[in-house]
Amino acid sequence: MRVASVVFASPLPQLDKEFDYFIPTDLEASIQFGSLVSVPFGKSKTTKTGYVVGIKNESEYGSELASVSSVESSLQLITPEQYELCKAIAKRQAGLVGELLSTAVPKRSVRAEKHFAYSVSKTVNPAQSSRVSRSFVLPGLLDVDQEVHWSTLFAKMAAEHISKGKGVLVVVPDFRDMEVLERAIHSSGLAEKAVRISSEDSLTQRWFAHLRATSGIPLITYGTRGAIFAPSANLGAILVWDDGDDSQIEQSSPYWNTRDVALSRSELEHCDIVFASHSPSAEVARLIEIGYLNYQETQLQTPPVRISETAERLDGETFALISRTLSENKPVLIQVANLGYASAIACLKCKEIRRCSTCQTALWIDPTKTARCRSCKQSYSAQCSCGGSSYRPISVGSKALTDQLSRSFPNATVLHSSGAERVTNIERKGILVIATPGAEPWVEEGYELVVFADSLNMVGLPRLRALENACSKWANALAKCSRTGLAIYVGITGRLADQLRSSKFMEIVREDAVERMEIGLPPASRTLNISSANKNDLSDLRERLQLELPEARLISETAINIAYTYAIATGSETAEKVVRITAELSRASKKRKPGQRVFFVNMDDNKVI
DNA sequence: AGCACGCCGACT
DNA sequence: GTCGGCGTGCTC
Repeated sequence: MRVASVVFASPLPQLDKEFDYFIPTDLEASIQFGSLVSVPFGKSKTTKTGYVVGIKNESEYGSELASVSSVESSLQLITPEQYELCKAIAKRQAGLVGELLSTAVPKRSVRAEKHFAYSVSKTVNPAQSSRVSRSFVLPGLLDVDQEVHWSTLFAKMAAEHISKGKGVLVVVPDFRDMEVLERAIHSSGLAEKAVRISSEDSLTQRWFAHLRATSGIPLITYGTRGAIFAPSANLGAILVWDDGDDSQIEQSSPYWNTRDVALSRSELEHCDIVFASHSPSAEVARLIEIGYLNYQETQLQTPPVRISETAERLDGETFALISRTLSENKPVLIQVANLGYASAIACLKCKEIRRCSTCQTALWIDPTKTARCRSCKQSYSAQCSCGGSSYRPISVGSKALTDQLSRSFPNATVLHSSGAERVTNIERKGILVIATPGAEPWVEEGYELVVFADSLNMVGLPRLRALENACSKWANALAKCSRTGLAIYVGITGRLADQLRSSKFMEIVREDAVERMEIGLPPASRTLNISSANKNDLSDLRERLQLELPEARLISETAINIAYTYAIATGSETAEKVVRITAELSRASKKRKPGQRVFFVNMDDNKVI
């Protein structure tokens, strides 16, 4: 009898391996790689479902095998390429294949499957061309320049691969970029060849899209970060828009990010890879620096820039410019770093910064004017523990500025836009938009005036990536400027001001990255962050890591976490050691509830420093 | 999920 | 020396 290797989409470490089962002869015809099967498991009376990831003549397992109970779906629900990718990423991120399977294969909808009309074509992939191109493209900065717009470039590249019978994978940060990309795909006449993988679609839609993507026909598979794991027949290229955006990082274990998965996948499937953004991430800057990525600049038309060196948020001249532009019935955009009314508050009576009583995180005033903890979301009354009932805002947020400017410009339409509002576009007239980074609405022909009200605060943050992140946020908002528009940075001086005058984001980020690399910080290295609720477990871990990972550099330590940097080249050995050590210590740990993790391992934490 | 195994304390 | 309670590990 033939043997099937089965994997389970489970986050339990004990189940993170392949289990072999006999295939009853009557089921053999309905089982292929990627089929979903039910199998007996342990002493349980109910069966477990898992994917077939191998069919062989015999098993290496020492004792007697059980048999597959039934076939749930004989379609190829996961491709061999997807499985190899999951294994590679799990290994590198010190995580489990089981955790990634649910990203690679969405939740099943039996109804959608019944109506699935595509015949599965088992096309034999043509011989791989040995020439693979890897590049970073800095597209036209202004969105109004359709010819050099990133979505136009992506649609062109996709069309080229499709015409050669190759599949294309496109990943963008969020729904706004999805809309833009979709428009470009549709106007290039590629809609029939495209399939969307989005967590915002219904279960049925997602499952149908997944089945279409596994059907063996080369397609343009596009979506948000999870789409990097999507099936794609005869993959010719992976296109990633804005790899440095925060939403390109998965926030749950094993904490992968689109860029690194895309790089692994392009190596595994020998396909082209293209990164594009208005301002590069430090990691992309490094890959260009070491010659891995080829840098392609499209001709740039940059808007005129004015630098206001005052520390004031809106100086007199900026204020006058806003007023004039609005009176000319043209749109104005103000980018503000923080959401809500205040990013922190100090009690007027005791002068202390108010903090959450459980986690000690500074409280902020959210868009509903409620004092709230940023990390555990709990709301607090206006009253401080000292009895004081009034506070002073530390940094004024987007809502406060919106209220303030509504009073200053009583005749203008003042609009607030943040991640919550989902304003994607506005009419072209005298509207004043106050937006948080990434939530700037699109307007035809672009804004006549773009003001970066918090420039100084953004670069002044005590974070490794402050400058890189600021550049990305500015560049993306600058893209919404009109051809005749003006951009104003408030509070910037010196060399950075000179570079910003000509929108030299590539140069700014490259210099910043090189400087960091010289002292061994990311992007020359990656950050390993391990957290644990138990102090003793964490100190045991610290000891073991000091012994067995002497090359890793301790960079931060608190009661609940410990962080190191490690050289990128040592990544796989580091991950292997971390897996072994945390597994041993988890087993030895006294205080632990069943099924609960002792350690949370993030092999690439870009927030900790 | 549910069973076997083994370590340890209580009792004969 | 034996019984049994329960925490731990394994399941192809």
